[in-house]
Amino acid sequence: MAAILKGDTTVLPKEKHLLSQLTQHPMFLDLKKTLADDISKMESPFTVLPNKAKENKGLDEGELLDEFSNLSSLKNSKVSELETFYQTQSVTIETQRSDALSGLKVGKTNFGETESEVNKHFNEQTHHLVTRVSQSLELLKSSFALSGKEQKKSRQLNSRAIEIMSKWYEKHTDQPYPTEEQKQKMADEGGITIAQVKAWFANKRNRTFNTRPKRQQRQLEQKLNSICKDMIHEGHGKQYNMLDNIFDQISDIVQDKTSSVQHSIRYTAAGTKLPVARNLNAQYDMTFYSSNVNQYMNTM
DNA sequence: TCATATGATTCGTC
DNA sequence: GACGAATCATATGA
Repeated sequence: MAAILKGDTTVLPKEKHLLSQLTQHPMFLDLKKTLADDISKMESPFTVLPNKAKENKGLDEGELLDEFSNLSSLKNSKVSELETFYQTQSVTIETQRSDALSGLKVGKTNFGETESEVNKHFNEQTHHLVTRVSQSLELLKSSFALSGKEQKKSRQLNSRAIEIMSKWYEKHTDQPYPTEEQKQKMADEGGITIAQVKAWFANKRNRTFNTRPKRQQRQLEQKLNSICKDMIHEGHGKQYNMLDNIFDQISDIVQDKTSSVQHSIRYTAAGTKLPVARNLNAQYDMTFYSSNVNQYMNTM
């Protein structure tokens, strides 16, 4: 057919009779033009291959190209490498096919004596390549699925993002709560998601004991310690026993802060609601504690 | 192998 | 919905 389209006269003898009959047909010129137009519109050289090999398993050429197209948004280097490999090998096969078909005209080719034999050989090559590449692609895709699950946890954020967020945090330790716009800006500049920024700051505040409840706790502890020490120093004799009791409890809390036991302690602004410690050993009579400590605080 | 650091997730509270 | 606390899962270094 290629010879017919090109007007090539060097066709094999056994095809000459058929060709002669075809060229005499009144519709031949129209048919020739239609075929030439269709072929020129083909996007891929693979789609014009006769006897295209296609088995039940694996992708065909078009499906494989679609897969590459679908995965291109991932910008994964392995996929890119595989796609480049596929394209290079495809071009090599088609170049060899073209050379072999040209060689047929002068009677020298290692891939068959006829055009169909040559095409059959290179179709098999192409099919083999497509099978190999599609299998590799499937393996890559399954590794993505696996890494996607694993990525749920604990992958180090990039150093630029860490640097940006750390600098911001250091500048704002007194109020380490970025606005939505600031979070988005840090996410954009650091190349991470806003959710990662939020999680990073939540972790940072929590692990540096700089959340609102923990800051409040710290401030209250300092204040109470200061009050009690001052009052003991000043010798409020009649309240000494009570102060001694309170001071012991405050010391327990302050010392326990350094232990591995983490308390969930919440205060109101006025300090009326006192610690609800999760450590059973650190539970006190907070009603007593609260009412008396507040009396001292009010004297400040 | 264990301790520690860290990103992510879950759950409860406001 | 944001935040805090707790917890999980993984990486890393001693």
